[in-house]
Amino acid sequence: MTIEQNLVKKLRSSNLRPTKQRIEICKVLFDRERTFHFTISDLAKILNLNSKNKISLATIYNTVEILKSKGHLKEISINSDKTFFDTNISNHHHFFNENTNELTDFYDEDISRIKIKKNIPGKKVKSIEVLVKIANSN
Amino acid sequence: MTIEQNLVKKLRSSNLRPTKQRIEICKVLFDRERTFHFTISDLAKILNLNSKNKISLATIYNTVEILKSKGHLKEISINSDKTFFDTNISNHHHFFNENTNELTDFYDEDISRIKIKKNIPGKKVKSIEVLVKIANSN
DNA sequence: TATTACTTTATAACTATTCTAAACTAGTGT
DNA sequence: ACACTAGTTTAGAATAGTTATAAAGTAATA
Ligand SMILES: [Mn+2]
Ligand SMILES: [Mn+2]
Ligand SMILES: [Zn+2]
Ligand SMILES: [Zn+2]
Repeated sequence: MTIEQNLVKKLRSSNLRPTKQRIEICKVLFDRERTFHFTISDLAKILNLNSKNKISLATIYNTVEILKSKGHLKEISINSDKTFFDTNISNHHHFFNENTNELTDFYDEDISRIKIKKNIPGKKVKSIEVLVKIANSN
Repeated sequence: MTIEQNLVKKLRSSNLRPTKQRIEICKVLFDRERTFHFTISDLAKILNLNSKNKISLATIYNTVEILKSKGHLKEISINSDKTFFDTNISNHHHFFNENTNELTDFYDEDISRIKIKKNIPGKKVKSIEVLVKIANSN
């Protein structure tokens, strides 16, 4: 099955019509080896380079929002200026490079087991995520 | 020493003139038992209730920003809509209540020791913070 | 092909935040 | 007390990210 067929399947399975704009966007998001962390402006920049016929900013916002709502993207808040999105929708941890503003994933196997000792009666834990801020050593 | 004298000292030690606006704001921020987590609109609301002579929104933004730059406040990103600030400037962890949007602190003693096993050559770790999202059990 | 629901788009609206520049005030020296 | 200066406050304008609107276009379905 081609990449494109896969993306069409992904869209259809979420009741989204596989329009050419959505396929373009999904190629950028999901046709890659590693997790992709991006802001809307990152994504718009990439799309406007690669694609011949430009996709409107409104569509980019719409599509990212709908992909998030269907569970294909996750929103990450690191920084108050711009929202990050993540193609890795699992519960996981991040390095944030303060020099480059880049996010990198790491997983439970890369960190000691986390156990919260504090009691929170009447509440349930939805997620536990670690943010490690890093910077160049030099 | 009165609360007010303390705040004046705090401001002066950061080369900030203890104006009546700043003292009003600092009372709200620092004259309390526990850590205060707030957004600018939270703070503005509180100030406009308590204070007879209103403080302009520009001054509230200015003051929070300058207190942050002097190391008396810390900025926290949880949510892309609004920036949170924290009177607890130490490296620490948070519960975020998804029902109420409230932040609560917890500390190293409330969590198992965190050890990052992943190598990040050429980088130094600036902070390691855990965010636990919680919600009502019901 | 006709019908309908969904999608894209340009653009307006909205909201949090920052900037501007004029009026005001606190500190300092006389 | 008065004058001077640097720092502060303020209203309002500007900016930037994001969301809403509504008209034109397109995909699915019969
Ligand atoms: Mn900020
Ligand atoms: Mn959002
Ligand atoms: Zn990630
Ligand atoms: Zn805190």
